[in-house]
Amino acid sequence: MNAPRPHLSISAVERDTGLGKDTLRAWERRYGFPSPARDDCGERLYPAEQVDRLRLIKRLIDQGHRPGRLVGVADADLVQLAARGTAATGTAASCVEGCAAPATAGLSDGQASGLAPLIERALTHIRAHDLPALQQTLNQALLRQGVGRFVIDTVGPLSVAVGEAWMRGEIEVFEEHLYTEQIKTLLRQSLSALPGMGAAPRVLLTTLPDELHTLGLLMVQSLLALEGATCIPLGAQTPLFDIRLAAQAHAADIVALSFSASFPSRQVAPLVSQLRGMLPPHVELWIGGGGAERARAAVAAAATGNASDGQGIRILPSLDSALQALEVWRSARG
Amino acid sequence: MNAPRPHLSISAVERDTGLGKDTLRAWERRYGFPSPARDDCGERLYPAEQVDRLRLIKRLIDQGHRPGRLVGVADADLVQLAARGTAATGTAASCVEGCAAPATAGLSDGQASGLAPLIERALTHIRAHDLPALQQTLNQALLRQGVGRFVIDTVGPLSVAVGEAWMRGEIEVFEEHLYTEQIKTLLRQSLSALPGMGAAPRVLLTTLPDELHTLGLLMVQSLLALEGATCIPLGAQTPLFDIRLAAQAHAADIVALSFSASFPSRQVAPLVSQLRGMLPPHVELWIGGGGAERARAAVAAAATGNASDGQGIRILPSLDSALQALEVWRSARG
DNA sequence: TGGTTTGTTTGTCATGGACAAAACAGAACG
DNA sequence: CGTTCTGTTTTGTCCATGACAAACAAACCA
Repeated sequence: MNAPRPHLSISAVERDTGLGKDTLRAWERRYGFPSPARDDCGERLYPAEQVDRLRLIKRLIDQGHRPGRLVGVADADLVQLAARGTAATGTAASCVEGCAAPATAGLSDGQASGLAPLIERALTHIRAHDLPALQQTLNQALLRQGVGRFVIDTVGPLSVAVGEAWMRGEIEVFEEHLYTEQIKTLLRQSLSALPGMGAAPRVLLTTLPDELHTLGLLMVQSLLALEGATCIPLGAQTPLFDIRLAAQAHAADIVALSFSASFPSRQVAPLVSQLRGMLPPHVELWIGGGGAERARAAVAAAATGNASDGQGIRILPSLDSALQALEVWRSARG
Repeated sequence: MNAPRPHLSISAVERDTGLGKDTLRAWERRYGFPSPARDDCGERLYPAEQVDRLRLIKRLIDQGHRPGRLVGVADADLVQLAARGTAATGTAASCVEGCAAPATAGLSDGQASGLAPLIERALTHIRAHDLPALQQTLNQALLRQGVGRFVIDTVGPLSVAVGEAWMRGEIEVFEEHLYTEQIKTLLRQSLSALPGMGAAPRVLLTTLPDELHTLGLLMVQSLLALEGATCIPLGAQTPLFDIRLAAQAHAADIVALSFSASFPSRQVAPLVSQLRGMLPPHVELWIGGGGAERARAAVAAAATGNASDGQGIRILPSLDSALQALEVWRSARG
């Protein structure tokens, strides 16, 4: 008994897909897709299936594909492409590390059933909407592995697996949402049990405006707090200028940002550079998340600008690397 | 030593103010404000002060003022206007209840120092960036008052007070962020300590795409969970269609949505109506938050459509009313 | 093989016109 | 005096088209 899925206006599609109005109109003009119907006033009405397709395409673009190549592809092939993982075409390979979460590197193949049994089990519970079972499974894993390993070996890969399952159409958005909420709750919970406050680097964690995903941030916070660092979480969407103010006010040693793969790619490097310029030189800038690699250009810019290498910007391609960075920081200072 | 605050592009302004590109251009055309400079390519560059003004104006509009009246007003008067609170002009009064948080009604004047001492103290700590003190104050209040009263009497009014202080320029965005994070942590923490699961209504909590504020949702969740209700939190930004799926999958009795004052007003009623139409009739729809009043039109529409009163849509103008709604629901059923 | 140059692709911005829904103001009416 | 009903203004959003710079791919040369 499927509801008849009504058509969407252009602004609704913008919300649901993350593709701007201008982009949607440009694609229509150039590629002939999407090809929305029109209402009485001549305004676009996008059929639901086209919106689904747009969502999928958006996700593929975030992985390094390009629109021109995708619009012509048949739906089936598109799904298959999505299942395969990150695009391997040309230079886009630079994005690979950024998209895959840390520990996944060990698992050669994301979609074969070679996943860790724990992750398999969690996925099953998610699909079955069995909240209690999911909670129990995760809680058990947390207790068995400890926070550190749990974050690195379980949460990371599981999040990737969920994302990939979504791409394959095996998991609905709301299931992903629910999973995310559960993990957040769990991490916050164990976080609040930590001794808290005190030691060495004071880390300010946040995302820039337009970036809503804070799960990665929370994972890093868990790891750092576990090592005794003092974390100051600002939540999502802190304007650049306020980050500078906050860093000053809280005497932060490090500002940690997270960029997801869906963050507008073009803006990453400029924004990071700008922020770098605004912060006091002794404050380090750590960049993580699926879109972190895109900040490479900013590192280069900062390097030339300061006549020194990678001056104060550090890209964290994995969760492990956050811990390494922490070690480095500590050994470099008192 | 203020940094020279660079100019912003139109998309940056859109992000920072919440005003759409089209709107920004339309205002410029019609009112002559903002009046951005242009770069070499003819693209708009907004000076920082104009962006500040835009932010303020946006907030005033969310409170019921109208752009045409505001653009001409001097900056000082604007701030004064902001400090005074909600617009009292004409019919806009209907918005009053929606913007003010529950318990504030008792406090006749938000800006006079007539605030509860507890709230005064918390505000002081926020302004001083004294995280430990803030945590301690809040924790103490939580323990003394219990979750229920803490949420209704402290968190609600305090959040309003923080918002108003921001309007008066007494509090920075990042301070508001930090405060919000702290409260969220606290609530989640006490939430995780609740027996959990089980009793009567199964409530699905989320916001629609474009609505990021989940604090209100968390407050309601705390209250409902305290009364034994089963809460299923989906976090923010669940697409309409997925809400329907989730409601089915989790056999929800109630779907609770939250709209902040900054949610695009025009969309509230249509969206709520649409969702109402998609959900099974026996599932109730509860609407809360600063922008909830705007859903009144949807209630009316649902009423005429169903030839029955307020069919299945309930607007919660305050936190208390959530508890009342719960009672009503329970006494109406088994 | 590695670096540079030359087309292409692609997102975003600008202009100017249009329109419908909402907000308002004022008249008419009970 | 308060309410309901109009006509008018305000306001956000949409449309079409054109333009351009940055990112990319591919051909090219050393």
